[in-house]
Amino acid sequence: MPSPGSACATGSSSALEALRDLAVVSSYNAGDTVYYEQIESQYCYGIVRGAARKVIVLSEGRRSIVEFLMPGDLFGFGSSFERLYSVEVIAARTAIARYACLQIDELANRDPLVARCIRTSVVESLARSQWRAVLRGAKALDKVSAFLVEMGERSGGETRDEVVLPMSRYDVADYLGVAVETVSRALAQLQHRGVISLRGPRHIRVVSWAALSRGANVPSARARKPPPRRARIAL
Amino acid sequence: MPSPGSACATGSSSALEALRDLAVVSSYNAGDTVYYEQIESQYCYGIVRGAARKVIVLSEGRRSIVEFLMPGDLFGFGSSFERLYSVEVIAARTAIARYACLQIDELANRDPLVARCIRTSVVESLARSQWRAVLRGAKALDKVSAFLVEMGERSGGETRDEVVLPMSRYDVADYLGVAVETVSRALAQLQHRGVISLRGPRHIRVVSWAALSRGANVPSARARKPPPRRARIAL
DNA sequence: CGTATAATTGAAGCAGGTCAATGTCAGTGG
DNA sequence: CCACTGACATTGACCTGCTTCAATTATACG
Repeated sequence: MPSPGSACATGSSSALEALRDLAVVSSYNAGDTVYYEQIESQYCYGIVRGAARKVIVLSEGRRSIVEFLMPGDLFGFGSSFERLYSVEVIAARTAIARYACLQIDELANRDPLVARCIRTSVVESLARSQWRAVLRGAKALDKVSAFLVEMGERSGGETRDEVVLPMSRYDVADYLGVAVETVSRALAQLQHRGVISLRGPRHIRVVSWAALSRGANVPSARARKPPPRRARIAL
Repeated sequence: MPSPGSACATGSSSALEALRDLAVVSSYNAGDTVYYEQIESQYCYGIVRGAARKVIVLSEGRRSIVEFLMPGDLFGFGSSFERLYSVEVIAARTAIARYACLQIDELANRDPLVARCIRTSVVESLARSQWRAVLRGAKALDKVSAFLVEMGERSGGETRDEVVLPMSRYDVADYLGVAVETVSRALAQLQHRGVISLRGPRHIRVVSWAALSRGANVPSARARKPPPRRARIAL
């Protein structure tokens, strides 16, 4: 299947401009909640700048982070399950666009290009989610390695070797399904092995992407051709 | 957001009939491979009858099952990651429809209803995948409980209390990211607690769905309003 | 500058992985 | 018809890696 999406990045279509016109962009600070679980809503959203986490708190008190949302990601636009989760802003000065679902839907029905953009965004989200499913069975060190690789790809943009994590260790732990201490120890061990270098708690210098990917058991295809970069809607 | 998809089930649209006309349905036996990882392909697929597994084998030899595919599920139609996985048939007498991606894409561009059906299918797949992500941090017993609930919803159709698993314990283990022995022990314990009753290795009678769901930490919303049932394309 | 939160590190217990043995069943061939 | 084979399944015993608990240090923010 030919990689679509590139059409999304080039915002030259009049329809995509129409999409942009539908957006209401708001500013948030770290800790703000975009929406609470279970709340019915007619809106869907897209991250413009900053970062957020999609969160669920289970009956027993355990917290689980379903995904981190980065610039270009769409969310809140599907299925009844979707609203089981809360979305909370992580980074300061985060900008999030809000769309009316009905308008989006109507626009999608009118313009195949928009429909395709949404499809692409969801498919990518699915691909990421399924890839993480692969890591279910992995050891903690490999999970953390894989996480760093993912963050490098998503936030870094360029293949620079400095990865800045917008989220806390607790967030990472709840994302990977391990204890905070385990995350800490894994990072310490990676540093001890010379794979990474911690310049600060959330500022990581990757010495060897190869070693990271090896630990993450990243299949070669993914390691070589990293992302269908920013195939999501550019807002 | 209003639950779409019901439109998909009612195959009264001429466009959906056109979709059906694009399909080439083939028959498979257990163990057959629909496609191998890494193979480029211009086709996407839909399960008509039976069951399959989407599989990846990692460098270390560990095998991971990304998802089980049941009647109505679409697969193979997106993103370059998709083709990292193989799809293998589980059940005997499995029928799978094959579509040409380009034709599907063109049809989707022409008919918003078709586009929406695909979008819905992917969104549902995403919802399931993300829900499983929630189970990352759960204990083995809860994972198995959640698995049984999922299978009850997806294969059962009716809320009958007999769940027939089309897959082996090994498949379940690789799906949940635990050892085969752990799956076996969890099932034994559930039976010992009187929650289920094993009529045969793959034939489970559920005595108490409530107890199962409780163990699975299923949020009440999901427990009450189980599935946007069969919202996928009915072939 | 001081307090709350985040992060790291150590020590101990246990859930689940690993290894090994046994049981069950379907298919195959003598 | 029965022995043989190989895949699947269950159960027990042991051991490892992760969680948990606890204490200390670092970082961010008023």
